[in-house]
Amino acid sequence: MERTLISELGQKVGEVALIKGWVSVRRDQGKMVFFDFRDRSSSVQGVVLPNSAAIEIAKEIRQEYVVSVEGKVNQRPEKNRNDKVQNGDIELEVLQITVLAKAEPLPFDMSLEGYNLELTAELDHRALTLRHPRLQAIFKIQATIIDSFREYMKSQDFFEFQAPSIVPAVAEGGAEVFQVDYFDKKAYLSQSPQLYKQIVMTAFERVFSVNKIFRAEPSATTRHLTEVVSLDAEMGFIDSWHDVRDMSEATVRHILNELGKKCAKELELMGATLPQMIENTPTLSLTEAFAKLQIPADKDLNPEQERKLCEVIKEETGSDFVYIYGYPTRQKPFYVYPNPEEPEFNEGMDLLCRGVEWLSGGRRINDYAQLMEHVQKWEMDPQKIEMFLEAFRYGAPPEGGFAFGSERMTMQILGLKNIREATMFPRDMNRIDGLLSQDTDE
RNA sequence: GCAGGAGUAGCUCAACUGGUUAGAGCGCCGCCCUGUCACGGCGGAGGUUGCGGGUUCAAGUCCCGUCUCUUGCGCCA
Repeated sequence: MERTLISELGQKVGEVALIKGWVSVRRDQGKMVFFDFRDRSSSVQGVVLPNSAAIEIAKEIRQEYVVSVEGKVNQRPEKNRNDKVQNGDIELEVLQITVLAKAEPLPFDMSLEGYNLELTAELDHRALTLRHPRLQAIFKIQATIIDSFREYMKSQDFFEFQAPSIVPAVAEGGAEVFQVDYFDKKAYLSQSPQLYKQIVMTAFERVFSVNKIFRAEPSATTRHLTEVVSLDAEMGFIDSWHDVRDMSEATVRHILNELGKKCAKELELMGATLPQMIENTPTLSLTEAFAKLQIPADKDLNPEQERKLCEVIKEETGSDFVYIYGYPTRQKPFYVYPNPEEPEFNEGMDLLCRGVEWLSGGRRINDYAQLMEHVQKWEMDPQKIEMFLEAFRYGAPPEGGFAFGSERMTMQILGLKNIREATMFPRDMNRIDGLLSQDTDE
């Protein structure tokens, strides 16, 4: 008999069907036994009646056993229906069960309501916790964010390319990088596809990439990881940084719309509401932001000020988002375009959502002479970025781009307290799958 | 890097100012249950209270050291 997905059982009432999946729970009533079976599509209750041939084996089966079940799909009697569970109107009357794999007793409570693990325990048991509906909802949402980003970029005629992870030298200042042994030489893990996406832009005009980036920041916070998925875009022939802002805004809007359409169940399970994006997202210069907070201007907002600003904006406009632009030029990387009117401020921008930075981007310098001027001022070695410089030496249009972290978006949308919850296999200072401090080797 | 908080059963947590044999829920094992809803009832096993020292008649509790986790700041996205 061919396997039927559990989500299809509703169409087979009265028929005998074969399902394959896991045992989420067994409810042993003595003479009869109830199960909740689940597969990738859904879950359903199975009932083993006293006279069933499967009753003996049913008693042996435990949580997370992998089984193949042959049974008759029945409409549940009115009094036994349950609107609160999936397929609560039907059940599978079990005729035969085959155990495909046994499972040891679980090291913690996997029940829907009972599941309550410390983050560190949740990560220690990632291989198992991934089976919980809550965790599956988180990663379904993350997958949808990444899909929607790709979708929107393609719809706007952006070309997808693969940025390299192994890079020759530290391109930008700022973030710390991981060094790797590269045969008898040294190489580094890429902290950003920035220079590569600008190079590819000069050939393909509009480009994007979805790739891993690596940061060696010694930051032990709730929003830092050493390995993250960066969603990057770069576009040529802009008139001003506003074009970049508008493109990034439309991208975020598309992602939010898709989440609303495709992940309604998951959002509900997580008790999450999508952030509100109004018609025109409020956009403030850094100077205006400090004025709004009624505090003296500084080189950047600290996390508390970012939260405060978002609260104020939310109250005034209803928007959960706010763009900040016009950072001190020397605070940002060499390629960021300085405002021609006031060169001490640049046309870099950040998008904040509910107090956390979602995205950064802005206009870049495309004029070769100006770029070289900045290379000197920033005391960079032109040799180390020769490939990048070559692209701009031979004609590059006015351009800009943006990037955001998929984990931070996931975390923010779901209101998760720690970015590790929004990462399937998080890497941080202390953990690569297991806690590094617990390694006894070396 | 700096500053707080915490470490007790497989998991989540109790244990008032130091005071019998360190408890509970879930899980596990055994028995019971013909309509349960990630059930229910009865019984049972399970602990070197992170580790090392100290104070005391007495330490999970107080002190010192150490390790680890965690939160905030800095750095950063």
